[in-house]
Amino acid sequence: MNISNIIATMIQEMIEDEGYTEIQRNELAQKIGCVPSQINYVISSRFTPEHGYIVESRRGGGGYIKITRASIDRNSIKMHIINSVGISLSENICKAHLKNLYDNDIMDEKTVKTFLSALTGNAYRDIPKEYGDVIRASIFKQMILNIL
Amino acid sequence: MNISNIIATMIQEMIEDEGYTEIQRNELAQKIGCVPSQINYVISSRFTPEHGYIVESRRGGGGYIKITRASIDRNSIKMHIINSVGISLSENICKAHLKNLYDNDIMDEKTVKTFLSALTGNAYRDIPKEYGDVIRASIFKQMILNIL
DNA sequence: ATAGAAAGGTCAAAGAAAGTCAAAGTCAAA
DNA sequence: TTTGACTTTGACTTTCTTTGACCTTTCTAT
Repeated sequence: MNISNIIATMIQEMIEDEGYTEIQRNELAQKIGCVPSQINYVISSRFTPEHGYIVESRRGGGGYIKITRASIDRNSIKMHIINSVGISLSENICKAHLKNLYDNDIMDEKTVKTFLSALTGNAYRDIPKEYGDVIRASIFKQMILNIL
Repeated sequence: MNISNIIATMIQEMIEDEGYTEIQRNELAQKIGCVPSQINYVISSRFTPEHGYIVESRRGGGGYIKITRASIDRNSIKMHIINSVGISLSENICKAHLKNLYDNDIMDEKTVKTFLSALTGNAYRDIPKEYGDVIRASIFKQMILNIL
């Protein structure tokens, strides 16, 4: 068993109670006996949106990292979509996903409009395409997770 | 919990009643057990116009700091926000805008969550900050226009 | 008018967390 | 036995907070 797995298990246990946990990165690292940045590694490798988690944090005095499990009850469709989107997502593929969701009555018209506002348009054309598609993928997944 | 958060909470509670509060800086600092200038720090980091507050003060004998929650009319605040967002928008300023909209009953909780999903999180941290903040500004404005 | 007292204001340095990144290590599969 | 994915580590960065020395404005008593 490597340290990262141990950390991940600990965090999972902490989340169990309330569906979320707030940790002090340095404190936890010290307790476990690893460098603080390993906590980041564990979070970014195991508590991603793909895994169904939302992570928020704050630096400075009284800083913290908050990890929340997104409630799964609603459907695995979400996860399915998220997993089918890779690291990059073009505007057209994105629209295709949304059309699909709409056609299958998974997403209403207003929500589609919301998604389109955030995921298409000039915003993405003003920056290099390789960044645009990457950030679109990321935002799309985040939105699916939080809103759908 | 750090001291600044505690101070901020206290001030918020004081404002709750009448929509404003008038404090004596030194007295409050003494009561809390911090240096007076920390009150200024809290005010300038958490009670800014962006957060929806107006701050007035007076020096000298009988001096005071008055903090008022501003409730401005819906449409102009929308336009004001769009106009005040330039070509670039950091995550924190963005959150402040959303909090402001929420506090003024212009945006409901679900919509705030929608905006947050699209405008914060790792999506923006995976690309260079100069692009992230630019695209955030762009998407934010688009969403305000189309959704709000 | 004026001096001193009584506020509040500013700023920069030091401190406290968390974030990033790349180099080095591990280990199993091909 | 080489490769590639995953892990471990630590130096450096960024963000937010705390503190204190010094500044400016306003009031009040003379």
